[in-house]
Amino acid sequence: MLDIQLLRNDLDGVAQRLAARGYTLDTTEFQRLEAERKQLQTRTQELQAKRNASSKQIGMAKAKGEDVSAIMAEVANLGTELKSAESALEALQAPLNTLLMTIPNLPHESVPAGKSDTDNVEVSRFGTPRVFDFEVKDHVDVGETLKLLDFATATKISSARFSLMKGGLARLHRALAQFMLDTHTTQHGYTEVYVPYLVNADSMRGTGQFPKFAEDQFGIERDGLYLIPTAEVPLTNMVRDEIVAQDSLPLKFVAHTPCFRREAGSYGRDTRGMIRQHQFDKVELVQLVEPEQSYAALEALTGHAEAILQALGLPYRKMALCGGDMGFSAAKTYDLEVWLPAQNTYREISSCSNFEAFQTRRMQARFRGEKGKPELLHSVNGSGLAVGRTLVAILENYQQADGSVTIPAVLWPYMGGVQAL
RNA sequence: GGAGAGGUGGCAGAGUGGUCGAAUGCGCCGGACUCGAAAUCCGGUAUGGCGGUUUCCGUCAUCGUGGGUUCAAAUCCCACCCUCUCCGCCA
Repeated sequence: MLDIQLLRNDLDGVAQRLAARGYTLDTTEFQRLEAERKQLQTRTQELQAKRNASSKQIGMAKAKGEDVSAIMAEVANLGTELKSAESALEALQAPLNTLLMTIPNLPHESVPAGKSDTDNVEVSRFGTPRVFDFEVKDHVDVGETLKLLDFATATKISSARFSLMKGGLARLHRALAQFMLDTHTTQHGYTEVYVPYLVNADSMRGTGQFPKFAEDQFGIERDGLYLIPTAEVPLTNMVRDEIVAQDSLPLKFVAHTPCFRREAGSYGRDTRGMIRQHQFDKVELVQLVEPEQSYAALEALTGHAEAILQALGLPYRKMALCGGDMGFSAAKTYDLEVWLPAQNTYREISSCSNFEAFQTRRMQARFRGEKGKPELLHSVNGSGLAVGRTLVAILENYQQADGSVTIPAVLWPYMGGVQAL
């Protein structure tokens, strides 16, 4: 959510910056709603003040045993007038709020211009894609040949876009998550957190999934709970409605969770394999920092995700997303894209973003600084990494001519010494 | 799932219709005393919105959440949520 003051004071400037990410702000509608709101709110509050004063008088008069019928008569009509003013204000505030909640974040000045992923800018590159002297298989063929990956059974048990892993592959999947968690907690200073996988609507609103992306979420209607699409939701909402002490900052949390997404609107995309699933595991990094620190934190956090790819020896590139390709809540995003030989291309494996105060304003997540007044925190997060896609990358990049897959050395301790599948 | 108790400021805790955004204590901030500190004393100390003559003033809202009754609700009524205790069940 943007600062409504900013919209009031510099509407055209905001509209211009939003245009950079391909969003057209209806300034006329906003101004109309705002003008009406101001008029209605002033009117309502005047009536409330009048009522409060009269009620107070009645109270004082009664205490002294005086006759109150004169004042009572005076306030008699106030009630209906006030009620209609209040309901009119409420009726107006709903669309204004919805509008406000559905306006995306302003892109940072360093964000490249552009409309789609083809306009993203490569920032850096690590590793060299391996040259194969045999025909590479994709991860589905690698895994199914080894009899360790079974989509047919997953579909029977559940439905499409679910997967089932067995034996060494299931263990490798677990090993990857363990390795990531250990690295972030021991090397990068994150606190490991175990979180609920079902969260309430307030939490979904806090991080920006609601109201705009409600149809992308799995929900349990009768309980009003929703499956998390990422651990970002529970981790960031830890500070919702909190005022944290400045000396506790920065807060750095890491969690390994399953993530659930409907993938609405992605019909036909990545239907084969584990790339796009309704359920996948992810290790998520979240930082809550002072505003001046958030861009440094974004750089650091992206580096923490890169460290995993480097340790696993997976070639990747770091992309600065252009305005048109960024997510709704982000002010700036780096995507890390891992090399997938079977697709002969780089695919997203981590997305690291600075949200500035966009999420924390919705959540009222603040800290008390030198000014004495509570100030909004900035939130930064990123995948460190998507476990399923990391597994895909290992199966494809480390496949051998005989159909086996060698395992990167850093994972051996987590594999009980097993060095190949 | 059954029975009971309860949700009030940073924390503890009073308040059962009227100058109550809310006593008191703790904590925190400032000051006095002191060579300094402790103790003591004095003062201050919620958040959000709106308006303005914008280091301040005015006003509105907020006592778990949402409705209702009333001129007036922390207080009364209804629904829901949550916490605690006991019983049952359970990984």
